[in-house]
Amino acid sequence: MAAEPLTREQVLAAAEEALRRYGPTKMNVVDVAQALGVSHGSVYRHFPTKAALRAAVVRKGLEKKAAQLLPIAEESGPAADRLHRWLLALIEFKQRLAREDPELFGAHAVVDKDDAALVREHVGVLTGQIARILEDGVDSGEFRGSALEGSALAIWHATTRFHHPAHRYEWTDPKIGEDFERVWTLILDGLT
Amino acid sequence: MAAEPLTREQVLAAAEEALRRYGPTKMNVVDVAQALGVSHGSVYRHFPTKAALRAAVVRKGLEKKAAQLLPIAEESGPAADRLHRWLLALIEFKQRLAREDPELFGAHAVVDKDDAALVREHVGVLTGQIARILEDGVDSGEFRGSALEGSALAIWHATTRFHHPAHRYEWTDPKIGEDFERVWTLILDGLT
DNA sequence: GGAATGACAGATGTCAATATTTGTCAGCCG
DNA sequence: CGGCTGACAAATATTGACATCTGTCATTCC
Repeated sequence: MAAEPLTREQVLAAAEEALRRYGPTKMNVVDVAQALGVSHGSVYRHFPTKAALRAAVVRKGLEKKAAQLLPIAEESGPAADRLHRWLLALIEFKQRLAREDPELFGAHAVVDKDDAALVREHVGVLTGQIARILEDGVDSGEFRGSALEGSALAIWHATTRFHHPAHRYEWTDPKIGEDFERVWTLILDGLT
Repeated sequence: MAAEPLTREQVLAAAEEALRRYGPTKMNVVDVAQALGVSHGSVYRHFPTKAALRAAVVRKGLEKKAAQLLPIAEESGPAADRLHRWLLALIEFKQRLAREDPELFGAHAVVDKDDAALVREHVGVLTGQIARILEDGVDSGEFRGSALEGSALAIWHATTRFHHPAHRYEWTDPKIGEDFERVWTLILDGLT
């Protein structure tokens, strides 16, 4: 054919679509290939396994999320307010995905379970952003200056209930926002 | 028969044993009845459904846990230290159960999912104990005195990762203790 | 008459046969 | 050649016939 060769990006996009439509269990690589007008063998030219393909889609989503959050981490202005908004944005992102693309979110949950390296990396990126805000806060005298890296991780874990997929069923509880604000208050008191 | 009639307590004990042995999915009421030398119809004299029986066993376990923790909440002495020990005891209890009686712990997880009322009640009892420690801390001037009830809940939620069944697979991570201590530091800083 | 039984219908679970899907690779095609 | 195909074996999922379990209740027992 004179047509361009299949690219990794195309496969990724088709896989994302399939994942969104059918979810992590029903999505299969023959369908993905079909959507691209290609045999499934070709998909394996770009990704070694189905799990790798799924993980790549999820990784893309995580990177997108980190990119959305980064501006807040890099803003100037009161660190406390930024951290608050950053956490809210994080939670909003996850909870929106869970609500609007439950199948795709299911894929996130699956990868979360069996690709520890990817989640470690992602947690590293996000706690890095938290740490950045904390540093600013310490520099400006807003926060006390103890254990920056450790605090970032502590904040991450203390808010687990609000962003970890395992708790998605609790997110429909109308009190969830209130609960978060309580934890936020606790965290803020710990920082200032 | 001249023998004593079957008691609720006996059924509960047999059910606990069955649950421990076979887990929440394989345990069945015919076996429970058989262990008691009784027909399964008799079990239904004491519990309306299998789910209710399972929930009753779990409730008993939760009450036992709350009872074990209560002394720490009621001690006198430095509140910060007591709260720390209380949380460690809570976590230790859950993690030990998960390790040593995984089937029974599985029953806890199941009930957690579909008996919201029971977990609400249990969370209420435990946050009550936290609140008690907090009050002591405020009275002694150890803690600042803002929003006692709310703080108790906030502490509960901030430590979710360390006591919620959904996270049991993370408990084998050797860093889990370190992670908890980081969150504890954050909480403590927020209180003092 | 209060407690227990056991036969029963409907729900739920099991398991083995069957079908789909994954991942490989020798060969085709432009 | 580089990129793609499609036939294939092995792994995984689905189905449906069958077995077990749940929950009820008319009846029996002491």
